[in-house]
Amino acid sequence: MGSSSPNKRRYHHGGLSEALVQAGIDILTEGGIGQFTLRECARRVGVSHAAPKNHFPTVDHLKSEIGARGFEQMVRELAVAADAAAGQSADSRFIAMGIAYVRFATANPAAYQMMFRDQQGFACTPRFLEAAEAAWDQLEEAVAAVIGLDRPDVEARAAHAFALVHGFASLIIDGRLPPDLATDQVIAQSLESLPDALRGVGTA
Amino acid sequence: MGSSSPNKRRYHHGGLSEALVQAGIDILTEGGIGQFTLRECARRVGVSHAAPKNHFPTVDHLKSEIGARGFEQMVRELAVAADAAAGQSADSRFIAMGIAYVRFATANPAAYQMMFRDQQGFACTPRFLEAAEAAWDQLEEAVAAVIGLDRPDVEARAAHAFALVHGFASLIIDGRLPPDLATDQVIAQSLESLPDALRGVGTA
DNA sequence: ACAAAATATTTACAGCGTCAATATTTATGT
DNA sequence: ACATAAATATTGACGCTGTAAATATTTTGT
Repeated sequence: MGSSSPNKRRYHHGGLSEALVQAGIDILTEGGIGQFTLRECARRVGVSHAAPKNHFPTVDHLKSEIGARGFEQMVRELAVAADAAAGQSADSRFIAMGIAYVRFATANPAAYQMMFRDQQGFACTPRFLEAAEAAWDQLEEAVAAVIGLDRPDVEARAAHAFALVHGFASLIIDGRLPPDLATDQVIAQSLESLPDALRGVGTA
Repeated sequence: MGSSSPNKRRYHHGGLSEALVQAGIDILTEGGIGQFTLRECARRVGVSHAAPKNHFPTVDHLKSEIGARGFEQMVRELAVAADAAAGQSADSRFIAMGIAYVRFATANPAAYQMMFRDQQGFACTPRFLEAAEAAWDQLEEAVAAVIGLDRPDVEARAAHAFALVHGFASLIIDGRLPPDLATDQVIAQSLESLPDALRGVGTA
């Protein structure tokens, strides 16, 4: 023992990669995506600007890792929202998750962007892929609970629900909805019709 | 007459700003957003790297102008799609527009990104604001045609529809839907339930 | 204790957006 | 027509970025 970082006390810094991820999240939280820089992350941690190379071959790998944490936290928050609505109907629980989804995205816009854009170079970390898939699984389960467990088109219906909440999240983050719009209300109202739509009421 | 550019034949280049916009669009079409650079635009047009400054104080202003062209073309394409479905029901026309929307976005992903992201510095050109508002008006009209012209909540319903198609567009552009998913079919199916949802069937 | 592996630093490079100073062309007023 | 002002383009520089190579330092394994 005796390093700067508490848990993993090995090598020079003792957990630089984790420290870089945390510094990146801090930068994103404080200054948004425009402030995010590999060199700034290194500066915050107190290492040279080339030190990150040993842990992340490219800045996109660091971004990917930050996106992974975003997915992990989002899954946690959605689970909490679902639990909080445990007593209610499946539809209500589903709607509560949708609201929590948009709430998470708008509360952590920079992290959300790391989860969905900005890495079309696709330097996806294994952890990112796992976390993203876990989020997708959570979505599919939620959809299945609403449309019935034996439906063959869960994937397609999940994509439908995904598009709606992701659309709201993206539009709000980018400020592309009318400023006078009561966003929360609009989202809640839009989500209300979603379970029926997913079930295909009136479509056979 | 006697300049390099055909129409506006004045000053040194004779329409540099328009040429820069076109060069930018070309770069985006060919190489995507990662290749887009103010200096590369200048290079293509054959002017020095600082020449654009006289027309666009900042690279974001050029991006904004490119986004404006994106909105303008999109409005045109949606109008064409609506006309092509002129004989059908209002719902069918609306769905056709939604499909055309996603089609435009996925066919011009880089332009679409210039329309919706990447300028949170908000160096919005007047032309951008006008074009974006025209697109919004088109959306509201389409929604009004489906839910009824005298509804007070057109804006909220338009946001609902907007979120759905924008969500699909964004997810496809960023490659965030399962690769095996029959996207076109999923979108068509999701859009089918949208008119009823907008009308608030079963919600009073 | 020693060799090997892992980790950090230093230095360098090319590219970027932006700015200031300068040059050149076009437009304008008389 | 000509001088002058305005508009437009060039050159060179600055600080920033991500990345790479060479070097130094620390930790690990035996």
